Amino acid sequence: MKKNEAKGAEEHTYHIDRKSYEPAYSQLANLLRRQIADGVFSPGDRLPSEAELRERYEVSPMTVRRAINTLVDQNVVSTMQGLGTFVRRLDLGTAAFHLQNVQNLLSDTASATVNLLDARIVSADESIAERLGLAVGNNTIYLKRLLMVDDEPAFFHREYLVYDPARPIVEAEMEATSLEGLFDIGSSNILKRGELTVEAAIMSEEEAHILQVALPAAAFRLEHVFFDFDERPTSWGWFVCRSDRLKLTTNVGIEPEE
Amino acid sequence: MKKNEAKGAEEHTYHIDRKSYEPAYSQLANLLRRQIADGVFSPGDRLPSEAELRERYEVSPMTVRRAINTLVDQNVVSTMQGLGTFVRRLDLGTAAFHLQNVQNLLSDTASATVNLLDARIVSADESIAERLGLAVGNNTIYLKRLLMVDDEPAFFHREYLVYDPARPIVEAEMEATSLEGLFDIGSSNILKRGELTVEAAIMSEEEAHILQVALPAAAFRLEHVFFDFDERPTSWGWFVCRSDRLKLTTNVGIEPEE
DNA sequence: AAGTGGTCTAGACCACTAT
DNA sequence: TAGTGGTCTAGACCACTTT
Repeated sequence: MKKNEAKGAEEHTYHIDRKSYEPAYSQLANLLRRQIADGVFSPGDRLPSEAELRERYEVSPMTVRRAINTLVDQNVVSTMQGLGTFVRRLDLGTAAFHLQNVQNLLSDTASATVNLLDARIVSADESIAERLGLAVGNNTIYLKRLLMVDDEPAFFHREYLVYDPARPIVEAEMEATSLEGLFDIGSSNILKRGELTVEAAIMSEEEAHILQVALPAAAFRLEHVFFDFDERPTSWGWFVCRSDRLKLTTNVGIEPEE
Repeated sequence: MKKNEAKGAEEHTYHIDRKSYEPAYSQLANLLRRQIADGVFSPGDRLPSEAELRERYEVSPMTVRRAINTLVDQNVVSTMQGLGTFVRRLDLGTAAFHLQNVQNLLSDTASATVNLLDARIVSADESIAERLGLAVGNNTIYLKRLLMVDDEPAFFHREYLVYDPARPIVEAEMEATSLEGLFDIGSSNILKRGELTVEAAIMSEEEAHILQVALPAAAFRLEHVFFDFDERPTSWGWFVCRSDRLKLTTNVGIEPEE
């Protein structure tokens, strides 16, 4: 059985190197994860107790605990007080899709540029007023941007900003014609938090035209509302992404190395 | 200025209650996050040093460190060795969408049921063979499931499983007609990890018919490949979700409480 | 009662950054 | 040199679970 071969062959390679630059807690976490990946411990199995691990690898209690906590954070094991630490089964529910991946993807292609297509004052209609907590007819700043990757349109962005002389102006927002500015939204330091939703949508005729795709076309729609430190909505907008230019990917379960 | 009012009024409410059931490190993390939310510390500001916090709140170094690490994990602050701990600015790149939210959503509606629409042996075509690491013509188990919520179709699932007498059979997979079975995929304990991708797509005619929506319709497509502990692909499949029944939501930035 | 994980202490030493 | 975060120790005490 392949599993047992691996178990026997590599049993003596699980150790902590105190001369390494990698911290002991990290080495221990990786070591345990590798043992699980190798089948030494299977889903449902109990790991050695913290006292055993402390003795076997000659580290202090806090170091063992930190290693275990790392594995808990990675959904590799779960702990039950009074019972022990157990290897988790594969579970789709632990999956998470990180926007950072998208950002890295775009940053890697050095050819990503942002064009400001439109910027003007518009009067809030009902939906804008509702999202931004304004009265209908109040002024807002409307921005429309197009992000190009490799000279091809990838996604575009619409945004409505509160326009109120009594509030600090979000000038940095209007100058956000760089990729960094689009993601590092709060460069003005007045925004506290945001609410995000992603949905699948059919592109409108205008969207398809700007992004140069044929209808009907599917798109990701990432909507955002940002709030300032007084909890007032300050920005409402959404990204529309060509589905052929964007895939969200992630892994779940036991990865060989982190 | 509203910010300063809050700052003055609540300054004396930031303290740690040693009689509380909430651990000190957690209280300290929440306390600091609340101060940031209240504007006591703004994005870019340096937090008090760990030595100061240790003295001010009368806790040990490890307790301070754990509180700080908690905030680092929550993307609230970032640390720089030799410099200090700084409040992070709002950053879209820190956002993550968790499938757990979807699972909870479906679990809450007690009326979610899974119907097995089809289950049979099919011969692997080129794309199936490639994904499952098989030769064209090898046998696979084909499953088709429909998940209903409130007596309405919400999404459906296709899956191809390796069918090989030499491998442990994934019997649990075939019996997965419960919601739990769909998400807690590895109930047979033979699956180690999975690769997931989400994309926006246009429904096929068959998909639209099964899910009872009019064409053209947008849909989330969640594709998965699962590997066993010998790193062999074992399951390839995908979920197709009605976009009006599924939205991925998340928050980013400084939340008032965790 | 024995064994488990969970919290916390009061330091030590190190690596890094600034002046 | 002084101050910062990063790691690690060697225990203590507690809460919980099983025998």
